[in-house]
Amino acid sequence: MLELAILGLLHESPMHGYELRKQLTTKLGAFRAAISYGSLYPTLRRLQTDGWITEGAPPTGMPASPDEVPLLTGKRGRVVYTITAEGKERFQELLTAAGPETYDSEAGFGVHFAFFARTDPATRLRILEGRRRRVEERREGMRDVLSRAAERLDAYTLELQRHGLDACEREVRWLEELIANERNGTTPQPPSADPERSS
Amino acid sequence: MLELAILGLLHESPMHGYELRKQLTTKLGAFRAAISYGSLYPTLRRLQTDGWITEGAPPTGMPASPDEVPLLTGKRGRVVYTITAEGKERFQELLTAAGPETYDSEAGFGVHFAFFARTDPATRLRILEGRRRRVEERREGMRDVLSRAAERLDAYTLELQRHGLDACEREVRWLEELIANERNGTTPQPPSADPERSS
DNA sequence: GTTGCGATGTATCGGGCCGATACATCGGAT
DNA sequence: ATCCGATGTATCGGCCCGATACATCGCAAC
Repeated sequence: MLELAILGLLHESPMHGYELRKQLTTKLGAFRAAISYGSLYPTLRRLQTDGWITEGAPPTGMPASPDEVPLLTGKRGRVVYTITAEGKERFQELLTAAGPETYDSEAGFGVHFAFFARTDPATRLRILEGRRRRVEERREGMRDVLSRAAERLDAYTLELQRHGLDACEREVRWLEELIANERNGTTPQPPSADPERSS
Repeated sequence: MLELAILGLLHESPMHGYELRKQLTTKLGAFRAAISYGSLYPTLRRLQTDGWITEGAPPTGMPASPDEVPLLTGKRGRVVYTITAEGKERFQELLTAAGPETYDSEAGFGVHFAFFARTDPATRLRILEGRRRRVEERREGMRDVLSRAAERLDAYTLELQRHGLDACEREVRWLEELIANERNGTTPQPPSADPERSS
């Protein structure tokens, strides 16, 4: 999960940990809150021993003059991570793997979705449909609770179920739209074809 | 988190692990997916060593005849957990504690909210407002991403942000309503003055 | 110039929770 | 009697988090 996200970001450009965390937080902020260093650094280490990434800038110049380091990416103490060729392969592999863990957790789905632009259409469709199925299951569960046990529960629990149900219905509709677009060959294209777009 | 949820459920009636899990899943299903046994049983053990719960039925009869056990709650092999007096105190303590971890995670908030009926009004308000602040922060972050970097991101990432933003705005509105109700002294009252109770 | 200090940045540690897995028991079908 | 799936308890390895500890840098006060 974190592995996929990190490889995806380093695929775009080399980065040090702090910057990585910042980008992760904004790019994936829609589904998960923030990435902790307590998971980031160990994962970076693991990726390194697995050979998917390396410390240090890529072979793009980099004269290695210890006191003439670039201002933004190589200061003393900073560790810049760069993806390797194997890492890029691994990234593609993870992108298309997309097992059940992809649909189950918000975070897993969010990460995969964030890299949809680099995922092949068949996999995109598979993930969207898998996700839809899970959310539909959750939705049905809540509907049952609301219809069958409405009188046993206190008003707060009831309201919680109602809110959750609403969120699920909304997500299903969102997914339906995305799936329809995928089937049309229309990529995502949300900004246009939208009735209201005042400013 | 799990501790609070378990104590809350056992506060209503003694249960064995399987049943506990089922109830947890339905009651908290709105915010978190399901509880794993891999976290349930260790937590039960911990609660036991801490003295908040005990194995075995409460002192309600229970003649301890080994082959005349009740049908639904004491079969051989089953372990029924019962909350202790100290456990009830602990439950109240956790209910009112409600630190930042309550607002930050979906799960944490969901659990606390699920027991709002047994939470005092001041704490309810504090939790709702804390949660609102967090969601607003997330919302602002996504707004920034959408307005400032709209052209740098691919359509999928953009769509993800848009969906996340929408969800945040919705949750804030929901929280506003709940807060207003709390301030009015109106409890939750979502079913809109439901005076009838037909079956 | 050196001393103090907040911001930047790297790293670890303990613990909670999860998914997978392994058993033990029960009830019913053959 | 015996097999087998449903019920139910329990553990293990691993991911991820929050808290915490350090180093270093820029800068301001003296």
